[in-house]
Amino acid sequence: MNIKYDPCVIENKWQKAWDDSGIFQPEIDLREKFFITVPYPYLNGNLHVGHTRTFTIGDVIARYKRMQGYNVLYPMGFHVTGTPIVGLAELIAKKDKQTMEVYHRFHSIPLNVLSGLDEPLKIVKYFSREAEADMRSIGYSIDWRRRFTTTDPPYKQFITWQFNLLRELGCVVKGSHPVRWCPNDDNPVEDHDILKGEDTTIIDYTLVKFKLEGCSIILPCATLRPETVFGVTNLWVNPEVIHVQIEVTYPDKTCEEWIVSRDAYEKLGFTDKRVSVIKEVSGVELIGKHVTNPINNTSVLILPASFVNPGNGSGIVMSVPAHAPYDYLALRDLYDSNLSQYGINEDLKSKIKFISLIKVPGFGKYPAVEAVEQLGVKNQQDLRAEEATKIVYRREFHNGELTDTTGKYAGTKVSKIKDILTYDLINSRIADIFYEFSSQPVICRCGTRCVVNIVKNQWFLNYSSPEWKEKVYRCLKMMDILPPELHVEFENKVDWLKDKACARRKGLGTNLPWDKQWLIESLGDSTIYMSYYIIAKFIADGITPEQLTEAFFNYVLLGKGSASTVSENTGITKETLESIRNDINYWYPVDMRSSGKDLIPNHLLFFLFHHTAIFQKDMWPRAIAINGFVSLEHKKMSKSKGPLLTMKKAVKEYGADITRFYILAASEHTQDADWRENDIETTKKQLVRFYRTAREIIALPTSTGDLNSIDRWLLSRLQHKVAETNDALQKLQTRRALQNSFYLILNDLKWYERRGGKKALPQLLHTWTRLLAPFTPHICEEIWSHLGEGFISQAPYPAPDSTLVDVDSEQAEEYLQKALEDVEEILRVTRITPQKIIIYTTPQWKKTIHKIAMELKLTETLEMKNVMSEAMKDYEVKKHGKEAPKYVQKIITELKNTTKETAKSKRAKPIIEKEILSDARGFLECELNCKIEIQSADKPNYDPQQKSRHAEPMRPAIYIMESVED
RNA sequence: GCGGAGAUAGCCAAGCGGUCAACGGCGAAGGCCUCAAGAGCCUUUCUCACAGGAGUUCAAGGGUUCAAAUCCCUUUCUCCGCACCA
Repeated sequence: MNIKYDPCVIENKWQKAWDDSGIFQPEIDLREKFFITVPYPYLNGNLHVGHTRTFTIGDVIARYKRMQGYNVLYPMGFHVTGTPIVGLAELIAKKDKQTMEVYHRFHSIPLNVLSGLDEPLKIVKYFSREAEADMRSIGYSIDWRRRFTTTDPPYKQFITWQFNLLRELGCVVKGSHPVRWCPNDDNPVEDHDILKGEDTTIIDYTLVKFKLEGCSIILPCATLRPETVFGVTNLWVNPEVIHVQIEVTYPDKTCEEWIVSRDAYEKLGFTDKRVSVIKEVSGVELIGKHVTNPINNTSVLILPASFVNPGNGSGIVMSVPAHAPYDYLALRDLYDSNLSQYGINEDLKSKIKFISLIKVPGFGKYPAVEAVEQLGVKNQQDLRAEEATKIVYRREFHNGELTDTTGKYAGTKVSKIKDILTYDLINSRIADIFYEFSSQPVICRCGTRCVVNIVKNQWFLNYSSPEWKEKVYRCLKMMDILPPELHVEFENKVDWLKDKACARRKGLGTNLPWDKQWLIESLGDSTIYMSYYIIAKFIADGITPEQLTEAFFNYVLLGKGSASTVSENTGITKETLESIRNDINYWYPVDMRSSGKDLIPNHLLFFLFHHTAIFQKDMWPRAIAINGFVSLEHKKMSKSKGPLLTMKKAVKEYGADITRFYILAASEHTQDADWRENDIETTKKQLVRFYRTAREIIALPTSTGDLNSIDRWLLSRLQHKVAETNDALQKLQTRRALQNSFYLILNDLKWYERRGGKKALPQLLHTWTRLLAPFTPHICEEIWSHLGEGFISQAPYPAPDSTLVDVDSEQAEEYLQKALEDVEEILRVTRITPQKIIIYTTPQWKKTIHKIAMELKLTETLEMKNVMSEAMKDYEVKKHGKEAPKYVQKIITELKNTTKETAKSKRAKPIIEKEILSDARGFLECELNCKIEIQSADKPNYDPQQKSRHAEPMRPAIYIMESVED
C-alpha cells in the first residue's frame, strides 16, 4: 500500500476496475433482487451537493444490500422535460448577465463552453455528459447501460402509451383552471418570473348575484363566506367610485347585465365569460336603491361606504353586521349621519335588523357586535377592527355551526359549508366563482400587472377521484415510509391533492397523444419511469421507437397479450420480448425510492398515484425514504442564483470517499445538512487516519497465541457496533451508521492500543473495512485488496457474531476504566503528586450482600429486611454486622433507581477484581506514573486512612501516598 | 390560515420514562511526543469542591410519576410545503 493516502489515484483505479468487471450491471439470477431508485436529476445545471446527498444515500443502500447478498439494481436517467431548460437556453443566448455569472462561477462552466449552450438540446447533451461523469467520479454503483433521457424517442413512446392508458382508465379529464397571467406576455407567470407579489395566492371568491329591484340588472358581491348571504342586511357601494354597467355572456351564450367596478370588469375579461361595457354608473346613483337577496328574496338597501375598494372583488360588498365587525362598524358609523342626499330618510337603527346565522360557543347571537364591544373598537379606522374580524372569523370557522336561518343547511359546520353552498348556488345560477389575488399588485418581470386568467379546455389528471385516492391509501398502508413519522404526512397529502393540469404549451417533452398541441406536463411524465430502466437496457441493443407500440408496452409491462402476437406486429423477436417481460417480473416493483423531502407533495405522490392506476397490487412500490436538504455554511443553495457547490467541485477538492463520508455523517433523515469547509477538513483527516491505521495493521507480522482479555474486549465491542450499524442502515440512518461504524470503533481502538492490544487488529480491520465499504467504497477496496478475495463491493457485509461477545472482558475493562478515572479525579481535585497508589479490592462480605440484593431485585422483593435476613446467614457478613445495614441501605437505594434489565445485565458473572488489576498493573503504573499496589479490603496490609472501607463491587477503594518533596 | 417538523451545553448533534451532567463531532484550553511545525495521543471544557463529592440544567410555565430531556397540557419561537413550478 502506498504510504500516502491519495484519494484521486485510489478512486480512479477502483472506478475503472468496477467498470471493467461490470459488477454493477446486474442480470437476473437466483438471488433475491433489490431494486432501488432515486429521482433522476433535472439537467438545468451541474449536479450539486444536494443531489450528492440523495444519490449517495441511494448508493449506500444499494451497496449495503449488495453486500448482504441481494441482486441489486441501481439505475439512473436524466430529466429534461419542461420549461426551465428552454428558459436557460434563452437566457444564455441573450447572454443574460446573472445567468452567465452564476453558471460560470458556481457551475464551473468555462465561458467559451457556456456561451455555446444556447439551445435546449445542447444543454441537455452537455449536462447529461457532465452528470454521468460526476456520478462515476463519486463512485456510485449505477448500471449505466440503462441510462436514458426523457426526450429520447423511445421514452416518448413509453409516455405516449402511459397517457393513452391513463385516459382509457378515466384518469384524464378536461376542465379549466385559474392561473397567474401576464396580459403582455400572454402567458402564465411562474414564480421566478415575478417581480412583485411572489407570495400571492389565488383566492376563489363566491360571487353572489343581487338583483336591482324593478329591473334585471345584477349587482354581484364577492365574498369568501358565502353562507353569510343568509345574514345580509344591506349592500355597500363606494359613492366616490364610477362603476360600469356591462353585458356578461356565459359560455353557454346566456346573457346578463351586471354593475361592477371598472377593475372588476377588466378582470372578468380573463374568465370564461365575455364582457362588454354598456355605460358608466356612478356609485351615488346606486345608493338608496333596493336589491333582492337571491337566497331568500328579501329586499335590502344599498348604503354608502368609503371602505369599499373597487380594486378588490366586484367593487360591491354585501353587509352582514351580525358576523362581520367591519360591517357592523360601518353601519354604526352611519346611524347618526344624514343620508338624505341619497334619498335615504328612514332611521337605520330601527330599520336594519341584524340577522344571526352562525351559532358558536363563546359568543351570543351577534359575534361581531360582541367582539367589537369586548375590544372596545371605536370605528372602522381603528386597528383593533382587524383583530376583532380575525377572532370572529376564526372562531366561527372552526367551531361554528349554521342556525335555522339557513334553512336546509342548518346544523352544518361552517368549516364544511363553503364548497357545498357554492356548488348549490352556482347550480341555481345565483352565484359564480370569482378569482382574485390574495394581495395586490402582482407584477410580472416585464413590468405588467398580472391578472387571474382561466385557462380553458385544459387536460387534467383527476387525482381528486375518491376511488383513485382509495387505491393510494391502500398502497401506502402496505409501504414502509422512512422515517416512519412521515407516513401521516403522505396520507394528509393524498387527501389534499386535487386535480392537476397535465398539459402545457411550452417546453420540452412528449405531446399529448390525442391532442397534439399540448405537451405532457413534466411531472406527469416522471411517475412510472422506474419500469423503463428495465426496458432501456434492451432498447440500447437496437430496438427502434417505431417498434415500441402500445401492444409492446401492454405485454412487457402489464403482461397483456402474448409475445408471439407482439412479435409479429413489431418485428421484435419473441425471445427478446419474453426476456424483457421476465426482467420486469423479476425487478419490479421498486423496493425503495429514496428522495429529498421537497418531492413529497408532488413527484412522490404522483409516483404512487400512477403506479396504483396502471399496475396490479404486486407491482406497487414497497418503500419510500426521505432525506433533507444541504445548505452551504448556513446559506440556502440556489441553482440559478448561487451560492452553490457542485458535486464535481466537492469531489475534485476532497475526493469521492471524503465527500461521501461527510455528507452522510452530516445529518439524519429529514434534517438538513450544513456543508462546512471546516468540518469536511476534519473528515479528511479521519480518513487519512483510517488509511494509515489500515496500512500499519496490514504490515503487522501475523501474531500467534490465544487472545487476551483486552483482545476479546475489542472484538466484543466491535459486535455491538456491527449490530448498531446494520440496524441504522435498515432504517436509513446514515449518520448513526457512521457514528457506530467509524467514530465509536475508532475510540475503542484508541483504548485498545493504549492498553497495549495488538493481536485482534487484523480481525478488526477485516470487519471494519467491510463495515465501511458502502460509505467509502474506494478506500475500502484498496485496503481489502490486501486483506481478502475479490471486490469488497461483493464481500459479505458484517453481521454481529454472538460468539465473539464477551461480557466478562467488557465488564473487566469497565471496572478498570472506572478505577483509573477515580484515581485521576482524586489527583485532579487534590493536586497531589503521587508516590504510590494502593488499590483495595472489594471485601467478600460486600460482594455477598451485592449478590443477594441483585437476586432480590429480580424477584421484586428488594426490601431491607429481606436482604438483611438473607445476608446475615453468611459468616463473613455477620462478622461485619455493624457496617452491613448501612451498605445494604445504600445498595437498595441504588437499585431502586434502576430497571430490572439493567440489574440483569450487571449481574453477569462476578468479575475477579484482583486479577484484572494485577494484569493491568503495568498499564496503570505507566498511565499514572507511579507505583501501584493491589490489596484486598478483606485484610489490607497497609491502610493508614482506612480507605479500604470505600471498596465496593465494581468500584475499588483508593489510597494515594503523596510524594514527600511536594 | 392549514398541514408537517423542530427548540438539548460555545457550535453541530444524539437521547425520547430509570445505566443522564446527558453518545459522537467541531471549536477552545492544558499536557505528552518532536530540533521545530504538522499529525498523533491524553486530560479538561454548566457551577462549586485539596479524596473519588455536591449543586443547578435539556425553549418557558404547569401537571402525571417513587423516578422526566424523555409522557400530558399551555405559551413562545424557528424551519418546510400549500401546486400547475421542476
